[in-house]
Amino acid sequence: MDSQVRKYGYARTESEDQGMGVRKGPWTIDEDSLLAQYITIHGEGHWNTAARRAGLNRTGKSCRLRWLNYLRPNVRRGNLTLEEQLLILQLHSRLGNRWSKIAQQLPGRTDNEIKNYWRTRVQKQAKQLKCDVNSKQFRDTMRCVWIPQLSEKIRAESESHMDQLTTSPPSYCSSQIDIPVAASESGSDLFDPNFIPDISVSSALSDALDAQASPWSDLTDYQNPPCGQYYSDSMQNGSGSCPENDSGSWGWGWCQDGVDMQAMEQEGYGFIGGGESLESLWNEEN
DNA sequence: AATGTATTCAACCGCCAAGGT
DNA sequence: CACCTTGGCGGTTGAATACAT
Repeated sequence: MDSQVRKYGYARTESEDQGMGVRKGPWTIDEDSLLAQYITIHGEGHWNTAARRAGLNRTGKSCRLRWLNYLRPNVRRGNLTLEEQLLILQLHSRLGNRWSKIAQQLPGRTDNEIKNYWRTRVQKQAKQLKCDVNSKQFRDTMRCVWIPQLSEKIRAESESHMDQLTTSPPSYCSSQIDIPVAASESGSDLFDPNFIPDISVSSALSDALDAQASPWSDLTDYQNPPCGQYYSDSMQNGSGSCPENDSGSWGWGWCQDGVDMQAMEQEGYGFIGGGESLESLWNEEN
């Protein structure tokens, strides 16, 4: 009995025991092996056929899901990096719950994983803040505060590493992080130069936010090295300003005219600065 | 140590679109 | 044109695990 079966406490469904229907529930190591062997030889696709010919008493859908989310080579497991989290926030602000599209920009990550992240982490934040995750209030905060602050955190971390490594550039800038080249090479509109965010911020807002204490300032337990290249490239190409620009916080480029941040605060946007709740968004696993 | 509660994430479900007959 | 099969996607569930009391 493998660990997965143990985890869920059962090895087969009632219907299977009765000799009818297909297996459901957790996959066994043997099933994984059968499916992986079959796909290695015959390739992906034709999932119903694969299920039958591999000797799996599973639906094609189940086989496909198991392959894509778990067995497929290059599936990245483990915690999402800060960069990945930032990218998810950015992409979600543009694409909404189109998890597969978002996942395409995060090599090795599955739509299921990203969806789970959003539901367990981001929606939790919204819930704690007592606002709907789809509300304008929450989206404004995401775009005008959280995303810029997270990117600033990444930038600051990058600079910190650069200071420490004076003899050569940090290796993570070119190799340790998977650069989602698909966004730029596939003609994706990920960073559409014509994209105009539906919210914006005034210069007064920028001043007000610049005056805020950074919620990251006392955070030192970063474990995920940053990589400014992708963000720099994509931002220069698109909607935001560059992380290296004069303002030092490219994310503000997403927020131009129109949002009265003081009014936001007065109207219950008291969480715009982030605070402990926001920190927990990306610090629980970092 | 025991119990209750919250969180995580693998897997399933239902719907839809595309393609074939 | 209608029907069927298949693949893909987003939403939801539920067991295991982590954490709090």
